[in-house]
Amino acid sequence: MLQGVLADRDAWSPVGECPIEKTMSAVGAKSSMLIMREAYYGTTRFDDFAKRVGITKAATSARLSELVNVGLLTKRRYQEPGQRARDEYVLTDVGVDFMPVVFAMFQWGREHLPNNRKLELTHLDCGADARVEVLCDNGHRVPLDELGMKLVRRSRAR
Amino acid sequence: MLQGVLADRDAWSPVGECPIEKTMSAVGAKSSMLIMREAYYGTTRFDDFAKRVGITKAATSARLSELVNVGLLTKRRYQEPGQRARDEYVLTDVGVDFMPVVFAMFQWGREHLPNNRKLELTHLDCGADARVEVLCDNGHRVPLDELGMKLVRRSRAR
DNA sequence: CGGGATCCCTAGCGATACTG
DNA sequence: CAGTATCGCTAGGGATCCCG
Repeated sequence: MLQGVLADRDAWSPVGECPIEKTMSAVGAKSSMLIMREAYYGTTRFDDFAKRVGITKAATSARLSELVNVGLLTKRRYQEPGQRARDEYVLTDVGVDFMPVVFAMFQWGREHLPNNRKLELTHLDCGADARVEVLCDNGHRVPLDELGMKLVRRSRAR
Repeated sequence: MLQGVLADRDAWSPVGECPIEKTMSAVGAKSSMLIMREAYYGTTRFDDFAKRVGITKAATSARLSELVNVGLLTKRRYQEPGQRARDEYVLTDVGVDFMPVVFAMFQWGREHLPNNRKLELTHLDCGADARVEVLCDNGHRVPLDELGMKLVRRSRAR
């Protein structure tokens, strides 16, 4: 299983070229993941992040700055009538693209770690339960033992 | 987007009941993710993990023990003819279930972080490119802005 | 409300040396 | 080859206080 790509793996391991390693270095802090969870729930304000994630404001500040730098969130100035201007942190497209990471963790943890409360992902349009899977261009659900990797030559735009 | 579940969120945040937080606590170290990457490539031996992940043997030992405790890997004794018995670390079903986490990170990092080399996931059976997505029980690909959560009463077996 | 500054503790990790 | 033991560094993060 997956043995066929062993030769290619040496092309980027262990010298820091691996996207997984870079992702973990950039946003791999536990509180970063939890801040992103809150962002998906609609949280945008500094103190709300701090309270709901359960970390100090110092940590919140540090993590939010990192997430803005990496591009998952963006800082936006807003002004409520009669109030002074404040900052809020809103999801970017890059941040939305990060959802599979957070929800795959959510799904695995819910399934395989001891917990009492249960939450399910749902497709809001049709109401059915949903989960993270690997899908190929021909529309097949890819069992994880049929998954391979290949090197391609150059960067491709989205 | 996703605002409808705000009330439910307070049911498990921030008191450590969140599956994402538990997952990060259990296997959230960067080298744990890289060890899992190697496991998916077929690596099973101690020194191979250490070399290919690029960490010391002390760190390798600590991470492997954690991964075995959590159940992602299992320790197996083997014996090559003419050699003495050795240990190897092999993927469990729980470990295979963790693949979406690692590959979602792989996918996001490859897409959104600066890098030169490119790798693609492929469906080995049909050869088509593959990616991590959210899928509902009715077979719809769920756009991430149509994703919701709901609380369910009790644990369900797989 | 939205932070920044300071102090301190802990976990992840590298380096090195030693064991069977 | 497959580890264990020790040391020291650094980043994540809590606690507390202060500021506009």
